[in-house]
Amino acid sequence: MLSKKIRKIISEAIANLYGKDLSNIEFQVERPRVREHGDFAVNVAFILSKKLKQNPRKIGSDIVKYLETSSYFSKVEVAGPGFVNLFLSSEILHDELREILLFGENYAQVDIYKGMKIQVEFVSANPVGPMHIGHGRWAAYGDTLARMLEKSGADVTREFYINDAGRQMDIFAESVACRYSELFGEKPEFPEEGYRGHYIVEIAREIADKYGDEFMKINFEERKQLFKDVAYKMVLEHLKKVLNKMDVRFDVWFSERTLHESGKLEQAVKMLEEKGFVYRKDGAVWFRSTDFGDEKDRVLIRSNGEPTYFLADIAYHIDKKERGFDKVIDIWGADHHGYVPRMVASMQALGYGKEFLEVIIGQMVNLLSGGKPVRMSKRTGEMITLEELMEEVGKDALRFFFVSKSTDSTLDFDIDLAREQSQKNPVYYVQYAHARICSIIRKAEEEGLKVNKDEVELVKELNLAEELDLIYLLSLFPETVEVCAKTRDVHHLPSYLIELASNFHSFYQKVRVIGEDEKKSKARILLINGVKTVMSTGLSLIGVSSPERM
RNA sequence: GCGCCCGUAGCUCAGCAGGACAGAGCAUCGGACUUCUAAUCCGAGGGUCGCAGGUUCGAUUCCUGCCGGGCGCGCCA
Repeated sequence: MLSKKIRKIISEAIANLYGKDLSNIEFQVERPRVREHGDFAVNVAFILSKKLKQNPRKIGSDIVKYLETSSYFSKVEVAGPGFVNLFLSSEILHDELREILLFGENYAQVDIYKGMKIQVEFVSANPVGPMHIGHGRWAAYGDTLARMLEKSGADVTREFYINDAGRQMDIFAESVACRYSELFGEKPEFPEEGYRGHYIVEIAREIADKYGDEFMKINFEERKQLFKDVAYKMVLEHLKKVLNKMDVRFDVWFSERTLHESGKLEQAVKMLEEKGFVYRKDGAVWFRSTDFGDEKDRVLIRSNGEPTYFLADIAYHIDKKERGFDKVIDIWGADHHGYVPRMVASMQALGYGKEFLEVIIGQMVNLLSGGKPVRMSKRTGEMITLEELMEEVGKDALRFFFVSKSTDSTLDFDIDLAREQSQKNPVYYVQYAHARICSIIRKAEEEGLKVNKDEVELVKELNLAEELDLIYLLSLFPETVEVCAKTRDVHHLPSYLIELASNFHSFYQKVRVIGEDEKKSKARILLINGVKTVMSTGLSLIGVSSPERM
């Protein structure tokens, strides 16, 4: 990674100029906002000026003097109040392009999480109905984060927690049983809290199509019980189908029910009790989460003997720990953020390190239609499903859109705008750049212009500013991925890809790849191959395809 | 009332572990296709970075307070 190499060079310079004990001070190697300020800018003079009690400008120029002879840079200058601006030499950029061509899709493979077993749990939608747009955001985000963690060396498990126990499930089964009965002329009373969405009727009809009136032979109560399984499995299959269409695949589908059935809940209580954080009050069993900063203690087992969702969740996380993950990342919607302190408290009570559980809270998605909010309610059933949306705008546009914004911001999704803009979506801009490159390469091959493996040295022919700028931008790819993985702010990658596409389109306009000069042509083919590699690797990280033609 | 998130160009959003004149896409206006895909490019207009203080050589970025918006404060999940 270029910035790391530069960091090393600067540290060496400091060691030589000011002594070894100063060589490990913290400083920034950043990409300047303005092109004229170089490829990289270093703020080390400001940091040193405090320690050395010297003018930063003076320190800067001393460092510049030291670096001037380095073959890494074509120009080094001190600027402004004391920034050291570095301009990369073309040799270094040529080396970088060679590296890209050599490593291909592994160019951005970094090792910051090497050897780490990380679990990412996301979506985890209740299997009582179709997924909505909010789920889509977490599906896209979670899967992309997982891909980036993998690129960073981690061994990642994608997991979906199925809330197949508890009252929601009962209500759901009863709702379906009612609709099913109605299809055969019976009119049981529809439950007060039942799900009224049309999809319930569809599930009932699906069951009727598949099994006929078979379930009418048993009484309503038995029917209800049975549907907890039959209807639930249908929904689950449906969820999997939609997620598959989004290219989101889970390694583990974890059933909450299995925790209840295997006695894991009781075990969890016992474990917390042994640590001394459990007490009884008002007939209920409590966890003293206030010991860990929660605002109030929480119930584990209700006075009626029923466990809370919270207890099941603790048991679930104990199971995660026992499966040997070094880190588990839970992705939750903002409507659950109040739940974080108690969950974190339970992990601390159990003595799991602070690093073990990380909860990422993502803000909500507002669905708009023509600028006006659309309610998303399972109860009334008035909503646009994720599947419908994907059919409208396509998987690529959908995924790109979802991961392009910070998870800290609520996302306004205007369905009409999405329809209207789907052709102008930035994703096509990026994909078009890729398709264009493929087209040039095809054309070159038609004309018999092929670059052999031993001709990689021709990258030396690349000396135009447009060419070198493009390589410079390519060199920023690995650290972009690293930043995304580290900060969990995945949206930096789409921004980067748009910038790369923009630079390429601009390059395309100014510089002809296939031309008179064979060496230059070959060199440029190498260059655009580099762009193609980075672009398709980047797109694949967000689960978007790289079309060869458009 | 308390807690979390947000408030940047007409719209949707980047930038924020402090850094040098604030960016992109869309929209608007004006140019560029007999040449590797015009789903493209080049140019123009457009911003008191919610408001007020503070810390700093330097604040859109950090701190405090206020204003505005979203979400949450169950022996629900």
